[in-house]
Amino acid sequence: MKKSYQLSASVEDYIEAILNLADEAGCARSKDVAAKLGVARSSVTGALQLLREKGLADHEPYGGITLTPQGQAAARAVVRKHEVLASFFQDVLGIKKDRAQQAACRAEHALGTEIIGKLVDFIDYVAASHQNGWDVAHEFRQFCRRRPARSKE
Amino acid sequence: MKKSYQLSASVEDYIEAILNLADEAGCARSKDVAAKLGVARSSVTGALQLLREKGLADHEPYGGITLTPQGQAAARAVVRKHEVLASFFQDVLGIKKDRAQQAACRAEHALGTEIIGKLVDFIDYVAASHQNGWDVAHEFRQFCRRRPARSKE
DNA sequence: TGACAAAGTTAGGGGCGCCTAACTATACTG
DNA sequence: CAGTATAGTTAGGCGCCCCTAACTTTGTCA
Repeated sequence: MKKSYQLSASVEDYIEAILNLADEAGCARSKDVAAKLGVARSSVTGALQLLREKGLADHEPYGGITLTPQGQAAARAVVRKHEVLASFFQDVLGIKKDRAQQAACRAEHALGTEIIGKLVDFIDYVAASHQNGWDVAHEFRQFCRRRPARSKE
Repeated sequence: MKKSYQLSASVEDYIEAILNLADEAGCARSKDVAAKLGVARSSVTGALQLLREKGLADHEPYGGITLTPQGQAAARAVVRKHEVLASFFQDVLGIKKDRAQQAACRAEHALGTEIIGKLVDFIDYVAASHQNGWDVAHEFRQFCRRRPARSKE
């Protein structure tokens, strides 16, 4: 029986940053987490305390930060949401890359696995349509060109 | 020059509830806002104070709640986001109505007008595809049937 | 009209998440 | 090894948003 913890957006941000840093730099340092999230170093210290209490991350004072298996799983789920959303915004809706990334960051905490799963399917469907000679994304872009856009953040 | 205030999710929830109640019942009462949002009555009092400071709503103590023109505009923007998202989740992705509504509630605060505008376009495109004899939503459902679903919240 | 119920408010408190300032531990360099 | 820069922590505080409990105002009805 696995408890599906409801993680706060903040906690999700932290574990996502830690996972990304670990992938990029091999090891996540508190300082870099602070820089990546744009928060004070002391905020990271506080968050790490919480992450340890939740069993998501380990770190001894002045040591490196490591995600527990549970923390890794949670982090990968967040990263996956982020990637799926960014891909949908960019590849299907035609949003510019950096804006798609930003929007994905904000939205990734709000959507559950059902919607994300469906979005994966949808992205795959759009990709498959491309190979069948009927490119949905392309058609949509054509469609947009024929009508005034409302876009603007 | 119109300042695009960054409203907190909480403030958006309140003005959305007030607008909905005003549309449904003709007049928004504090008690009903509390019930709709599932918060204590005193929380509504506090929120109303904030809404007045922000120029979004008026209400004299023990009186009815009314949105200012600015508040109405903000509320309608939130409602629109909600409706667009719910429609996309339900009509395009095929999510069940109540789950689509829930997800829209959670996501509506995270997405800006650019993405919402594109979603409107996309929904329209899907509808138009239907009339052209190539129903994207239907095709997608077929596509899903041919592969295992990952859905589950 | 007087009493009671319902609606609204005030007062006080708590959690979360962030900040700055000051302190401590570690690392680097001459 | 001293001395300084850097990383990390602690302490204290603030804003937001919620709560409960108690109080005030309003509405209703015999």
